[in-house]
Amino acid sequence: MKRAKKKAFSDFIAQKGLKSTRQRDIILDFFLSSAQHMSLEDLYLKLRAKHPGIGYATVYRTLKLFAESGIAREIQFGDGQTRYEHVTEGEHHDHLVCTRCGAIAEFENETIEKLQDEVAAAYGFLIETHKLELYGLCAKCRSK
Amino acid sequence: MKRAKKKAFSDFIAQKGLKSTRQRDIILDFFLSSAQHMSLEDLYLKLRAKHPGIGYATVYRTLKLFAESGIAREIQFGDGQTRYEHVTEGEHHDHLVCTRCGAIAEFENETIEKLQDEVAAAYGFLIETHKLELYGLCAKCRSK
DNA sequence: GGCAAACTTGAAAGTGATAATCAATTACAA
DNA sequence: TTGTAATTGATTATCACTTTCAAGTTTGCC
Repeated sequence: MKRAKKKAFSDFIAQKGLKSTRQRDIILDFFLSSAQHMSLEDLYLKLRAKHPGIGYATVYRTLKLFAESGIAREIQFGDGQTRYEHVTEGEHHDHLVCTRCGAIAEFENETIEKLQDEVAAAYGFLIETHKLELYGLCAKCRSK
Repeated sequence: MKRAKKKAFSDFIAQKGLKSTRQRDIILDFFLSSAQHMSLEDLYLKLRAKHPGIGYATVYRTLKLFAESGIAREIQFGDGQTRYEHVTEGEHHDHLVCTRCGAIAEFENETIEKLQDEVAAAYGFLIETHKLELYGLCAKCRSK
């Protein structure tokens, strides 16, 4: 899992004529072992605790590279923060976002995806990506 | 339609203890007869052509009021611009967004909505709103 | 109509997150 | 080792809002 992503990223780096650096290695390691849906700010602050020398701009640029290489995806939940999600090949999921506590759960539903394809077909539309988010109260917040 | 929304907005204004002004009337008229999914920038520039005296901040604040009153809704398609959609009571639709030309089409699908409810129920989640967008190429852009 | 209080307006300044700049540093092929 | 192209980190710029504030309007009340 982690191995595969490290390989995917180093392949990307090589193929683009970019370089392997200490900072990129550190940020990649950190990203791969961190939680889903961390924002740039989150990641930078936590990373800085262990590696004070790494600058904000470097983290920013490196996360963009992760997204470009396909091992991460940028997502927005409308709170003004770009978050980074781990991407596993061939897998797609959507989100349940708690508007009270901010918790994010993931789900997959093949039937919905199929219906989306039908809608697109009806419009002669070719889907590249989609975004489905359900906003509301999670079980914990509801019970309070 | 337009009548109903004007009434809805003036009721909102009255109920909130706000005032009826020339600017709000102009912006409301303009908004109600403009296209769906206009951004603040779009609306301001087009409006300014007819009414040079109206300031950006006023358009901004008034659109926020429209959203608060329920006659408009803010939506984001990931291009960094907040857009304003006309809201018709009891109606909900989702979007097809062309990544080439920016065209936006709307669709409704009750089966998808029902499946969303099922997903939410499985997680003990209470849906307040949802967001479903299909990104890709519209029929026109595909045929080129 | 005249007034005072409260709300609005428009211009300008402020914010917060993202993106670009640049001199100094580092990686890597030859 | 060396030349050169990429990278880094600090700083500055940008972008799209968002707020501030002095001057102008609206509205209820006499």
